[in-house]
Formats: sequence, structure tokens, C-alpha cells
Amino acid sequence: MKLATWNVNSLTVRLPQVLDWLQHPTEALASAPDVLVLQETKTTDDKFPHQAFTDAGYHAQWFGQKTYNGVALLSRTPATDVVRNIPGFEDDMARVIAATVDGVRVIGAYFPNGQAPESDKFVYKMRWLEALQAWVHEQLKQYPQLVLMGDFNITVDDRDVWDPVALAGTIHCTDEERAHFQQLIELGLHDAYRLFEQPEKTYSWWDYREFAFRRNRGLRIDHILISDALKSQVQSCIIDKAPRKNERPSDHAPVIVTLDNTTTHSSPSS
DNA sequence: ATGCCTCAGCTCCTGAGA
Repeated sequence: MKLATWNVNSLTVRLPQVLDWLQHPTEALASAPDVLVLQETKTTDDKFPHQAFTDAGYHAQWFGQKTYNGVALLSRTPATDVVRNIPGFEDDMARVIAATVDGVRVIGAYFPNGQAPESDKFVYKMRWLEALQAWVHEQLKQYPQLVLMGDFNITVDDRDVWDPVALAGTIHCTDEERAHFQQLIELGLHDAYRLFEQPEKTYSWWDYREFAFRRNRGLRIDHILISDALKSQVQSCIIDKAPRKNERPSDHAPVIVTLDNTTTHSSPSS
């Protein structure tokens, strides 16, 4: 089972690239994912291009809004028990979509940016992170096989930052944000990317400005966390930089995890 | 240099992203 996350920065603009990626997998992707969660669709639900995904062989669940935010979950097989946003947490932004696919609980999330430490948006980010953690804690009890993935807007450590000295303490790199990330890990989750040896200076986001991609000045802020119950099944986790080289690319690259759980539902019971 | 790109929207500027 292959799962992926991609912040597309407007699905209206990026739909052709997403469809192309699904239907003509890049070398890194190798084969089409079974699940893809999208962030920053920036489109209202009435305008979500569900037919295009149906035609591409995917079931779609979506939760959007005008101008900002917006998330979606695409799956080869039908998604069940769909949840939009964090239950019990009042939020006027569309940031979370969760569903069960082939026995795996998938949570796709667009974490708040936070703008700057001590800003109102940072306070909101911290509140949101606390609510997420409490909810994921409950979800894990109900669904031990769980994947939490999306645009976290948090670097895990200095390896995820192109210039950790210059960017120390700035948004995405603060101790508070990283402490929240570690609290998620302590629920029984693993940063799938770091379960494997990875090349140095690998990022998932590069600023559009100053030729940041060409100079590899980026951050790793898009993550896939997998639960204890899935850890032994993780085969690989990679970032696919190829779509970032497209014309009019998203500023984020997709992240992909492959699980060897294909026998979960088909193994004989002997 | 509170900017550099990119996107959306009450669109020819502004706010937000990260």
C-alpha cells in the first residue's frame, strides 16, 4: 500500500499536474499511490473536481473553502468513516480530512502556518496542535493502524532546515512547534522519513523566491507519521522532487510512504 | 529589503503563504 501527501497550493491551478502524477508516475513514485491527501486546495466544495478523479480511478473525499486552506483525500478503494476537521475543536478553516481505507486510518492535515512566534496566528497554531494531539490520541485507540500525514508546517530538527543558524527560532523552527511534534511522536507514531537513511539536505518545500529550489534552500515540513502497529510494514519513505521541477509548480513536493500490508485482508486464516 | 514569487479575490492592489 502506497500513501502520499502533497500540498498543491491551489488545486485549480495544479489539477493537471496531480492527474499527470497519478496517471504517469515519476521515477521516484514508480507506481500510482493507493491514497493521496492534498492540502491547500483553495476551492469551495461545489467546485471540487471530483469527476476528474473518478475518471482517473480514485474515490474522492473533500473539504474546502474559498481562497485559503482546503483538504482532500483520494483513494483507490472507497474511504469510510470520513471526518472533517478535529471533532470538538471550533475552527472556521478547512484543515483536516480523515477516513479509513483498506483497514488503515488515514488523517490528512494542513497544519496552521503560525506566521511568526508570538503572533495571534502562532497562538492559534498551538491551540490547534493541542486539539490535534488529543484527537489523534483517541483515534489511535480506535484505529491502531494509523497514518497522520500532511503539511505540518514544522521542521522536526535542524536537518530539516537549509540554514539552521539563520532560521533558528523563526516560524517552523521554534522549540514550541518542535515540542508539539514530539508530543505527537510520543503518542506512538514514527516519522517515516527518518526510519531510513536519507540523503543530506532533503526538503519538501522551497520558497518560490530567490531561486530557492535551484539553490536547494528549503525546509522539510511535509511529513508522514505512521503508528507503532504499522512500523514493521514500512518499506520506504521518499520525497519526490520531480513535480517541483514542473512549469508553474507547487512550492511543495509530495512525500510518499510504502507499506507492505497487502496481505492484511487477503491472507488465509489458517 | 516588513522584499524577492505565487495565488485568490469585492482583481490592476492586497493579504497570506512559509
